[in-house]
Formats: sequence, C-alpha cells, structure tokens
Amino acid sequence: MNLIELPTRYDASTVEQKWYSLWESSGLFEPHSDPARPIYSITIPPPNITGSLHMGHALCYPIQDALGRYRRLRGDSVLVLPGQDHAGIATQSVVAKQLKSEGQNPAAMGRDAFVERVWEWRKESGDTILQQLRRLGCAFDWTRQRFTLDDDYASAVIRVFVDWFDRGYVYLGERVVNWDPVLETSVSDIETERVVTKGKLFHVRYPFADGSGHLVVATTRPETMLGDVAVAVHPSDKRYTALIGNMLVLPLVGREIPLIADTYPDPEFGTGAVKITPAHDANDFEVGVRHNLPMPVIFDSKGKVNELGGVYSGFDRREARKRIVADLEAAGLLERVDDHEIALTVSERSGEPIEPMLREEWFVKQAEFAELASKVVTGDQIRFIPDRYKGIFLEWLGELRDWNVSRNLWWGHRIPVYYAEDGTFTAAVNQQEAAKKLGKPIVRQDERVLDTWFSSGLWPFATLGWPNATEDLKAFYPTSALVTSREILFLWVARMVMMGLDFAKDIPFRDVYIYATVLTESGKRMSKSLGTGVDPMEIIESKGADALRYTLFSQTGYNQDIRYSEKRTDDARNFCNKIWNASRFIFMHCDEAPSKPDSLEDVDRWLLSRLAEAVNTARAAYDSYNLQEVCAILYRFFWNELCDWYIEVSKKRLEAAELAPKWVLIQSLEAFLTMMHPIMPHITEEIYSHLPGEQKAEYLMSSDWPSPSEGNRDTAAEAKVERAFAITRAVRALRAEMGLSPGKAIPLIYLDGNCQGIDDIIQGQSWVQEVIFGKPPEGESCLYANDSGVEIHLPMGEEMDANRTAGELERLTKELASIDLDVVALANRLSNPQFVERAKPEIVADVRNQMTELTDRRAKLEERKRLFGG
RNA sequence: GGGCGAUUAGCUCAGUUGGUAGAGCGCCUCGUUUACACCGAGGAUGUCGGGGGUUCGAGCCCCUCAUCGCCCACCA
Repeated sequence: MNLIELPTRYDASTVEQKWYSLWESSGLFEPHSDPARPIYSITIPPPNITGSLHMGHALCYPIQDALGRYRRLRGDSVLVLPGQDHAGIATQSVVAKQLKSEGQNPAAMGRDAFVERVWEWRKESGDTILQQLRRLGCAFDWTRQRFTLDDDYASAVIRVFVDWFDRGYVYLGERVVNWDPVLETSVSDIETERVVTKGKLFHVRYPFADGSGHLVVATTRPETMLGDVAVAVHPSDKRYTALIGNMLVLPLVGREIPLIADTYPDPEFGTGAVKITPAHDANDFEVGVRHNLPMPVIFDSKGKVNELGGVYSGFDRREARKRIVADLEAAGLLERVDDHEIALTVSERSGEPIEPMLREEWFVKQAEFAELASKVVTGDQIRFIPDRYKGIFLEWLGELRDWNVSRNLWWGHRIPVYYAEDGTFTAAVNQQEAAKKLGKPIVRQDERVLDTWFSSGLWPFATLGWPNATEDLKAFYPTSALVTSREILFLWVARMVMMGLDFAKDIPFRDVYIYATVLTESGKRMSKSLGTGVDPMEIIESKGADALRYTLFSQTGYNQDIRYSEKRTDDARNFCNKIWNASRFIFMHCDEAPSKPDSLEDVDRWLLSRLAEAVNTARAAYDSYNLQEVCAILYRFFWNELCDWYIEVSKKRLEAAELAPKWVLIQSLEAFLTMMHPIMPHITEEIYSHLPGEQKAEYLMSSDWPSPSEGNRDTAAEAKVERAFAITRAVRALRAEMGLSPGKAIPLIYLDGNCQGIDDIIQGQSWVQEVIFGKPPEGESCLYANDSGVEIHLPMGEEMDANRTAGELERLTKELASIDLDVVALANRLSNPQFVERAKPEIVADVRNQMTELTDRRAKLEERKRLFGG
C-alpha cells in the first residue's frame, strides 16, 4: 500500500485556476481539428458590459459550458463562442451617471468625446466580465470572441438595415412611441414594464361652445388636455347621439374641439366620453387618424410642456398636472376626483414613467418575419425546452406589432440613413454610396442609433462571419442550442429567429433552453439595489467554482425558479471533499494501472452494472437538458453505491492484494470523473491527472464519454448483491436498536435462510466476529429480525437482561402492528372483486405475493413474541 | 383582463406511460472501524394546498376554488 501525498481536504482555490490556463493554452477551447467530427455549436448570449456578473450569469454561462464539455466528451467538435453586447441604453446610462457624479455634463461634451469615454468603460467592464467567466470555468473559444461594435460586426448590422430598407421593410413612421423623458429616447414595448399604482380619475367639465351646458370627461392625465383635439363617444351611446358634431370649448385653453363618434370609447366606463389627445396616447392616435384630426405634441423631449401649452409651458408634466387641476377646480370645471388604480407604463432603464409621444421614428415591418418564425416553431424545427414556452412564444408572435428600431442615443450603431439638402434620403453602407444612390450630395446622416436588439438579433450568424461565406459560418450555423433566460425570450430570441431566417436563410438554433431564474433563499428577486444579491465571485473565492456550479446545476431542470442558499454550496463542497477522499483511497491502493482481471465477483459485477445504469441515465439527462437529474444520478452512484458499499466491501480484498477491486475502482472512478466533468470541471480534471496509467488522455476534458452501455447491465448480480446489502442493513439496524455500539464487534449472529454466495458480504459489513448460517441452538436468548427471507438471531448471552427483553418485546409488537396495517390494506384490495377482475394480472399477482410474504413474516414474528413471553 | 409556473417530510426540492411516496439538509441515538468528522451506522417525520369527478386504484388525468410568483395586455 502506497500512501499518496495528498491532503485530506480538497482545496479548490489552488486547483481551479491552474487547470483553466492549461486547458486554454492547449487549445482545448477551440473546435476539434478533425473535420469529420459532428459539430456542436453555441453562440453564447453576450453579457452586457454594465458591470460584473451576477448569480443568474453564474448559472447561464456554466450551463453552456457544461453542454459544450459534454458534447466534447461525446466526440463532437465543439464551438462555444463568447462575446459581449454594447447594450446601448444600459451602457449609455451607466456611463452618463458616472460622468454626472464626476461633475461633468454628458450632453455638453459632444458625441465623439462621450463615445470615447464609453469605449474606455467598455474595456474596463468587459475585462472584468471576461475574467469572471474564466473563473467560472467556462471553456469558451476566446480566439473567436466578438463584440457587437467590432468593425466586422458593425458592417453586418449596417448591411442588414440597408437591405431591409431597400426591400421596403424599414420605414420612417409617425407613431406614438414610448418616450423616456429622462434618457430622452424612445424605447420599445418590451423595454417597458407595468406598475400598478394608485392614481386619480379626474372628471372634467367640457362646456359646449353654444353655452348649452357641458359634458363630463374622465381622465387620469389631465395635463394632456392641452393637446386635446376632440371628445369621442360611442355612436350607440344614446346619451350623446343628439350632440354629436357639436363643438366644445377646451377648458383653460379655450380652443374649440368637436364631439365625435367613434367605436373606441366604452359606454360603460366613466361617463362614456373620452378626450382625444392623438399625440400622447396610442388609442387616441388611432382615433385621430380615423377622423383626420390634428395631432399637436405638447411636451418636449424632457417631458416639459412646450410652447403650445400657453401659461403652462416650461413646466414639467407633473407640475403642469398640479397647476391644471388647481385651475380647473378654481374655474369650477372639476366635477369630482375618484381614486383609481392605474397601470403605469414605466421605462425599465430609468424607472421613469413613459410619456407616449408622437414622434417620427424608424420602424421595421414585422408581419412577414413573424409568419416565418411561427412556421419553424410550429413545425418543431426549433424546439423549446421546457416545451411550454412554445405556445407562449407563438402567441406573442401572433400579436407582434412593428418594431421601433431607432433610439436617440450616441452609443450604438448609427442609423445609416443619409439626407440630401432637399430632405430626400436613403439608406446605404456609407455616405459615398448614399450619394450615388440618391444622385445628390449628402448633407447629413441620421443622428440616431439602432435599438441594441437589432444588432444582437444577428448574433448567431454575424459572430460567425456573415455576410461573408466563411468556413465558420458554413461549419457552425445553424447553431445547436441557445441557452437564455425567459425575460429576453421575446426581446432577443424572437429577433434572432426572424433575422436568422431572413438573412442566414436558416434557423439560428435547433434548441432553445430556457433556464430557471435564480432567486434568493426566501424567494425574492436577486437585486443589487435591494441588497438581496449574492456575489458569485465571493462564493467561488471561499468554496470553489465547482461547488457553485454543482449547487446551481443540482436545482436546474425544467423549473421556472430556483432559490439559492449558500448552505447548499457547503453541501456541494462537502461532495467535492468526498470525491477527493474516495479518490485518495483508490490511489493508495492503485499506484499503477491495474490490468483487467480474469474473473469478477458478484459485487464487482454489481458496481459495474450500476455504473452502466448511471452512464445511460446520465447521458439521457444531459441530452434532455436535465442537469439536476445528472447531478442526482452521479451523486447517488458515487456516494451511495461506490463509497458506501463498494469501497467498504473491497477493503479486505484490497488488503489481500486482489486485482479485481482495483480494476473495478479505477474503471468506475474514471467513468465517474468523465461524466461529472461537465458539471465540476476542475476537481475532476485534477483527480484525473492523478489516475495511474499510460493510456489515458492528456486531459480529462478531451477524453471520451464512458463506453458501458445497456449490454453491461447485470440484473442478476444487482439483485443478488442488493439482497446482501438489505440483510446487512437489517443486522446493523437490529444491533443499533438494541444500543449495541457499532464500534464494538458482536461475537456471533445466526442467519437462518438462503445466504448462498452473499455470506462474505454480510459477514464483512455487519461488524460481527462470527456468523453461523443456520438456526440458533434451542433455548438461546436472541434478538430477532427478518429480512429478504432470512431470519436474524442475535444472541444476547448474559447481556439479555429484563430491559432488553422488554425492548425486544416492544419492537416485535410495533412491527406486528405495522404489518397488520399492511395486511389489512392488501386484504381489502384482494377482496374487491373489481380489483381482481379489472386490474392488470401482474399487479394482482404482485399483491398476492406481498400478501403471502407478509403473512409468513407475521407468523414468524408471532412465534418470536411468544418466546419472549408476549 | 388573459396566460404560465408553483403548492409533496421542519427546510430546499425529486417523483415522464395512474399501482399506494423519495433525496439532500436539519433533527434524535450511537461511533475517532488506518479515504473522508466537509465522515460513518441507525432512527423519527408526510389527510402529496382545499373540494368535486373519472377509475378496481389518483401526488400523477379532468373540473373547480384558494394562496404565492412570473409573463403578457391600448379601457380613458
């Protein structure tokens, strides 16, 4: 026996970083050089360059790493392509905030200087993130890394825009957009959220111009009345039919506006009369279009009332509301104010309520692309995991409206639309081309940039070199899987599908795996601002990246949320330690690779059979994105089967220098390490490096998935050995219940029943000096148990005192009672003629068997009880 | 207002063709048996959210209600 100089505690901190750089420098993160291998590719969702990674990232990126590592072990040529997203609005606001805190005014410094500053930040934040991804153990191909503002990538973006423009999908539209008055840009519908707040419903009197009284209009936003151009009622609303066409005087403003009929107002709500402000409400805009009404915009880009607002101009919209309400009240035009719950639309980035505002912005027609996307999802060319997202996705596509793609920002891809002196314009890849296309000199380019999702929508193919027909594009597109969170399902996934189909002429990915959201231990959202975030890097520092990965993976399947608890990472670290020490044990006995033994014992066949089962089920679990199942399978195999039983049974055999257990242990350990590697890459690689043998691969990472398959199951050996374990457990339980210390070997037990071929295991694992197979002598006082058809008699000798006798009697009584319950239950079923008649015959037979066994056992227990005077 | 998810042992969660409930942690008892006390042995613990229905039989299928969470939504 050779004691190996390894510490008894696994120390992740010294091991993890070592392997990462070795893998990377060995080129293992790049696709395999053999072109004949099947391809597996993922282009990872680019993290925003807005700071550092959070717990959600610590799940998302390792999942993709695990999938890549798994496919690599299965023999695929794997590409996991990383990158970063410039994240227009998010990044611009982070940097603008920084500048303001330094006392600088971002607006005043000019576009170029500002963008320069953002690039500096991108470097800093980007580097942090890349460092953190490495720390998580992510085997990404850094040589192919992309950034959405790289020159090549940017030209792909421009090309897409110009192409859509030329084909008529891009148009400049006057629409009511979601205006963010803080960021001073429009945002798309999905970048807003609804916040239900307590508001007021103001009932305002609009007098008729002819002095014939007034009409009451209900509104939650009285300040918008400055932009009113009509009041609408439903044509069928009898209260107003006679009045339609009359003019009203807009209170406080004095302008005359008509009372019109439109189907939009709901006669049931409020007074049935709606004020129409086409420039500041999407519904009102529709009404405005139908009735050809003017559409005055009354706010500036900061949300202040503009020059059209008369005495209110210059006031912020909140202040304007206060003043208008006060003035209405003073004028006796405010009939009443009700409390009213309103769903306020808020900008996700700034938290500011959106001001719906009529603007001229760039739009992309969506109907045709949505149709294409629906088709590939309906036809299961793209598969969602979990599949419930399929329906959600399709439903959303069905309701999709045109996409507002322009943003009033500086940070991003500037819209390639060029204008001539006379206002005519075109889109082109550059100014020269534009001039050529237009046949006129260009005087300016559109100031706006494209929505971030416009560029990230190209991610799966632009990162591979599109529009050039590169080798990478040919080899790796369509990609195999997309792994993302459910919150960007629409924002991003849908866009990639549409853009992929239209430009790369194929689906961007086969599988879409939506992983769970990581919540706090108490089920709250993890958020920096709430102080509920847990920094994954701190966890890694103290417990290791492998432990963190295992913690999250062991909870990741088809569920919607998981709760993170640091306690679970302690458990995962303990598991690492268990793996470490079991491996140490194996290495102590195997300083060189054992050759294959000529013969195996049942227990060897048992473990190899259990291993085969683990190999098959783990593979199936990986293939179906069920990582928590993978974790459970491997944990059970390693701890409960390999450590708890096989190693214990093999100790004596190893002392006797038997070959078989060495070989079985090394086989099992290597297979286990391989299967566990995608989950915990570092510790498995470290232990693999200590495995004896010349044959093994240079790295576990680049070795092969274990080969045992269905053929290696040996159910006979499994049944036999597990019966031995069951009897052993019964012996241990018997002694424990009697308070016999496990450390002190019992001199003797009698086992009466068939123990053929399993006597060694029972004897070795029951901590008994001697086992006699057969009945105890007449009159010997014994404790009694019964398992798997074997009667266990534990002689008490002089230790059999009154207390023990009473204890035994109590135990027997309890067991009898429990058996009686089971017997009654079984008897009930069997006495039900419908059960016997209609249930499957094998079920009925099974119940009958159970009944026979129980009755038999019951009789024996009764007999024992009588012996003890019961 | 629609949709989705969750509700199983004290806690966190498994439970994929319906056959009578499992794991980890925690808890209790015992233990330094030379891999591991970040360990080992044994033990206790559940009207599977409520109510109906289908079935010989339901944690699982159907209906309904409740609570929590998330997503979507143009009622002023």
